[in-house]
Amino acid sequence: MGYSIGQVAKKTGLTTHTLRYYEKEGLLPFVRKNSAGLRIYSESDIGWLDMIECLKGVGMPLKSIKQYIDWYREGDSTLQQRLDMFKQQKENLEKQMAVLSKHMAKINYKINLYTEAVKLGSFEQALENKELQKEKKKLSHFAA
Amino acid sequence: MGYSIGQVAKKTGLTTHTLRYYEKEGLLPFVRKNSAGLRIYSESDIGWLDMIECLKGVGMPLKSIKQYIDWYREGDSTLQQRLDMFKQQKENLEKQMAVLSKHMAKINYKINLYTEAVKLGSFEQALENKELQKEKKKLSHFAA
DNA sequence: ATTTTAAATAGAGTTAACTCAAACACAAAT
DNA sequence: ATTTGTGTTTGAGTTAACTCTATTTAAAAT
Repeated sequence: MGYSIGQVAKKTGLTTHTLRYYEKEGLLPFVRKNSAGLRIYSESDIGWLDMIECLKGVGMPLKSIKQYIDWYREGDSTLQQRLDMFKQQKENLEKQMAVLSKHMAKINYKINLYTEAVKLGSFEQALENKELQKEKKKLSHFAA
Repeated sequence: MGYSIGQVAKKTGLTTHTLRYYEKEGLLPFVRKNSAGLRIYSESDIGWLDMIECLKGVGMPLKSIKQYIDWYREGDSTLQQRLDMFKQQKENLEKQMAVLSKHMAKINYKINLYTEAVKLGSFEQALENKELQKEKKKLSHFAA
């Protein structure tokens, strides 16, 4: 019952260093230690790590993640703050996804352009392709 | 004809410091200077900045972006490398977007959970909601 | 019984990407 | 004529998030 730090490292893809670092930064305040002082991670600790990965993945700095964990520890008096935080992150995430879609369009254009360029052996000649010119126009400004 | 560094800073949201830093790092090798030594940015330089933002946005480090710019400067002998790079970035981007979708599902669950918790004034009671429990099960493991 | 392996702590070092400071230049505005 | 604003360079400083080192400890394998 419970995982060693090495097992958690394998499970999560983090290093043992990083796991101890997160703990030092206050992101894992629930991890227990056995009589020998070894960390024993519970399923719930794994759950917290999953949440941390999620929040990190949407761009939250570790400090803000710690803030959330501190709110959680404070109990029901911080429910509204936590809800607001998640709503904010949802907004951020939506913006991020919209930005990535735009990036995808640009990259798709570049792939088409370079595919043509490789075929013709010339970047300049690929730029003369009418279809590609049309496609490029849909991407606002954007040279190079 | 041409923008000052301050104008470009406003246009792009970068600082003048960052613009000079990018140049120092080799990301903007085409920027000209006038007789007084002042940088004059062309439309094409703005285009490069737009591309840099795109590549940065999909997670490429500045060093790799410089690599791409160096390939561009080498001319048609590097067309294949550049095509491969964009294909790679497209793959990365697709993975990233899939990851963000998962994060979005988790955050949506949290918003529902905390909305209920705020309504009831209790996190523990919100956890007892059957609908939320069903929703949570769809998110693989994931506690906290 | 000894060697290996996995863990612990404290604290130093690294990397990427800025960010700022100091000292100087020059053109436009008062 | 001088102040203001915007630019220049070099080089140092900052921040976040690790990442590593040294030393020590305890359990597991031979």
